[in-house]
Amino acid sequence: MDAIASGKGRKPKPFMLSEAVVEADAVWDSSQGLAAEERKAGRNIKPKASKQPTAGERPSSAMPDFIAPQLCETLDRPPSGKGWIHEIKFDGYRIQMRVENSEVTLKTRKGLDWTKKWPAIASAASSLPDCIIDGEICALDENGAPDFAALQAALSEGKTDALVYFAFDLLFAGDEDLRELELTERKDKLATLLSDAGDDPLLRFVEHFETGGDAVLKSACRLSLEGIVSKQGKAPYRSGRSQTWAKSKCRTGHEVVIGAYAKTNGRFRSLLVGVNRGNHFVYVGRVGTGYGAKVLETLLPKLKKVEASKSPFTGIGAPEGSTDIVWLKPELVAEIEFAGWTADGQVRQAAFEGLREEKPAGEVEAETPASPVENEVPDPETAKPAPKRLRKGTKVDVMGVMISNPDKPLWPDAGDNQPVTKLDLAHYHEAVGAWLIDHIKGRPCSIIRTPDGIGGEQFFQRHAMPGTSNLLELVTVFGDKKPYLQIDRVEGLAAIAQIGGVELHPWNCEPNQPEVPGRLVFDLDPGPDVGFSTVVEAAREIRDRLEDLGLVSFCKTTGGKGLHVVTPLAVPKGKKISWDEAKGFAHDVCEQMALDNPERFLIKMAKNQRKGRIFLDYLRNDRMATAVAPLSPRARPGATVSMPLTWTQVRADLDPKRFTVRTVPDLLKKTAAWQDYCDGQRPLAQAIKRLEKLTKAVA
DNA sequence: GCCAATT
DNA sequence: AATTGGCAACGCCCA
DNA sequence: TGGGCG
Ligand SMILES: [Mn+2]
Ligand SMILES: [Mn+2]
Repeated sequence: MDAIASGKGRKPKPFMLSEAVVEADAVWDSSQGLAAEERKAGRNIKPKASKQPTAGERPSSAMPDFIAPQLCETLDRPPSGKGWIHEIKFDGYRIQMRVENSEVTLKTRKGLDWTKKWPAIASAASSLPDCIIDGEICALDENGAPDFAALQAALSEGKTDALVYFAFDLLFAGDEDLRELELTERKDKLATLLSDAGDDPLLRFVEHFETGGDAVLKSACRLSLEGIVSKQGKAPYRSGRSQTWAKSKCRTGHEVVIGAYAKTNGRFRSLLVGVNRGNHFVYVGRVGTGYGAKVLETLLPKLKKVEASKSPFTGIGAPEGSTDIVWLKPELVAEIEFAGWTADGQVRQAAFEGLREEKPAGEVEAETPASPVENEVPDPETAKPAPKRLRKGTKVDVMGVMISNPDKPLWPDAGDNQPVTKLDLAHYHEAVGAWLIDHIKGRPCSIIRTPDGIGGEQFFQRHAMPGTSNLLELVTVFGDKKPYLQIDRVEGLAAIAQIGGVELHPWNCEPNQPEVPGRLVFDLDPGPDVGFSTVVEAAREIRDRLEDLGLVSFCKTTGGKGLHVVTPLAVPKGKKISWDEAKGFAHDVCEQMALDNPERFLIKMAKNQRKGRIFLDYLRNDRMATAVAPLSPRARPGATVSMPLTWTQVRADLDPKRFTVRTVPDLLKKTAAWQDYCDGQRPLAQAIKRLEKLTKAVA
C-alpha cells in the first residue's frame, strides 16, 4: 500500500454504488502494488483489454500512476526566437488525465485525485484509448475566455457540465512513453487521438500558433485572456520547472502595501494588503500563497520591525482586528500577482511575488487592472481558434469585473425591440468609458440604480456603502461624514454596471476640488406642449448669450426631451470663484433670457406655469447639485443616452431618441462633438464682469 | 445588488 | 445552503 | 416651513 502510505491515494467517498467503490479500490491496487510485482515478474503486458478488470485478474500497464507535470518559467515578454510555439494560457486547474481500460483518473498538479469533482469530464474521457494527457480544466465565459470565478462557482454549485478539459500534451499512448518525442509530434498524436475518439466537446485540443510571440500575446490580451504559454516545439516533456516552457501574462505583478498579517496558532498565514486611494489606505484583500520557507525567513523579521498597535486601513471594508491579526505600519511594499477582482473589488487568488524594498509605500496608488492591450495588431490567425461562446447566464467578466446575471434585462427595449441587459450596459461602459471618464473623474458622482430593471425599484445613491467595489473611489467632502462615490477609472464603470448603476450624476466641480466650480450646466426643461425645435432654438440662444460673455459652450441631449448647454470653466491660480457666484451668474443669464422672452421661458420650477414654456434650470450649478453626465444612459424607456452633440447637429430635425445604449458606441467613434472641450475652458470672473457691464448698459 | 440575520 | 428583510439622497426654492 | 423638484 505504498500509495496510501505516501499519502497519495485515498479511496473516493462512496458517492456511487458499492460496485464502483470496489472498482476504485482495484484501480489503486493495480497501479502501485500488483502492477509493479507483475512487471518485475516479466509478465507480458496487455495493451488494451476489452473486458473489465476484476480484483482477481488485472491488466498491467507501463503507464505510471502519475507524472509530475512540466511547469513554466515566467517571462515579461514571450520568447521571439525560432522554434517556439504559443498556446493560450488557461486560468483553471492543471489536470493530468489518465485513462486505462476506460477507467479515468483526473489528478491535480500535485497528484491529488480529483476525479470525482468532474464526473462529466471523466465520463467523456472514458471512451478514449489508454493514455496520459496533460491539460487544464476550465470554465469559459461567453467570449470563450477562461473564467476562474465561473469555474469556482460551478464547483461549489456542483454544476460541472459546463466545464471543459483543454488538452495540450500527450505523455503516454497505451504503453508507449512519448515524453522523449518532440512536442509538435506529441501534439499531432494528441490531436489524432482526440479526433479518432469522436471529438467530444468536453475534451478539446489546444491549438497553437507559430507566428511571433509578441503578436500572439497581444491578441490574447485583446481577447481578455490571461496570457500565453510559449513552448519549444522540438523539446521533450520534462517534469518540473523548465526553460522550454515559458508563460507571459497580459498583466504582470501589482504593487501593494502590507498593512497587516494573519497567523493561526502563531504560524504565519497571509498578508493583508492595501493601496492608497485618495485620503484612504484601502484594504484590497489577502495574499495567501507564494511564501516559500526561504521567503518567509527574510520576510518575517521585516514584518516584526514595523508592527503597530492600530490598523492602518481606513475607509469602508477595512478588515476587523482579532487576536490572529497583527497590524503593521504601512511601509512595506509587496509585489503580488492575482487573477482578477471579486465583486467588491478585492484581489482574487493573490500570490506573493516579493518585496519591493526600494519603493516608498506612499507611492503605491490604486492601479488599473486588466486594461487589455489596445494596440491594433490585426491577427486573424490568432483570433480564429478561440473557443466559441459556450456558457450563458452565469457570470462573465468585463474589464476584470465579474458581472452577475449578465442576461438580466435592465431596459425592456432599446428602441429595436431588444432588451438591454446588464452585460450590454457593462459593454457600453467599456465602449464609451475612455470618452466619458474625463467628465466624471475627480468629482463625487451619484448614481441611479435599477438592479431589477427600469420598471423595478429605482433609487439614488450618493454614498459608498459596505460592499462598494474597490474600483470606485471614496471621497470625503466638507459637511458630510459619509464618503461619496467617485469614479476615476474605466473599470469602475464596470463595477457600476454590476450593481445596476444606470445613470451617472457627477458634481460640476473642478476635478479633485469639490468646492471649485469646474463647469456650468444650463438645463433646458421643456414643459408640456413644447416642440423640440423650440428647445433647439433655446439652446442656440444660450450659446450665443454665453459667447457674448466670452464663454464657450457645448450641447448634449439629456436622454429625455431637453438639452444641456455646458460651459467648461478655467480655474485661475489666484482667487477662485465660489459656487454662490457661479450659481448667481447662471441665474442672471437665465433670468435675463426669461425677461427678454417671457412667453417662451421661465426660471421657476413651479409645474403649473410650465405648460408651453421652457424652464431654464440654472440650479444644476451648485456645490452638491448634479446633472446627468455626458454619455450617461437614462433610466427611461428606450435606453436613451445623454449624447454630446456638435452645434451643427443642434437643429430642428434632431431626434434625441436615436441616441441609445445600443447606437451610441458607434456614433461616438465618428463624431467630433466636444473634441475641443478642454480648449473651451474660460475664466468665469471675466464673464461675470461683462454681464454686469451689459445689464448696466441696457438699464 | 449586497449584507447580515435567520431557519 | 437557502431565505428573508433592510438598505441604497438631499439641498434649494417658493407657495 | 413643507412639498416639489431634479
Ligand atoms: Mn433637464
Ligand atoms: Mn432640470
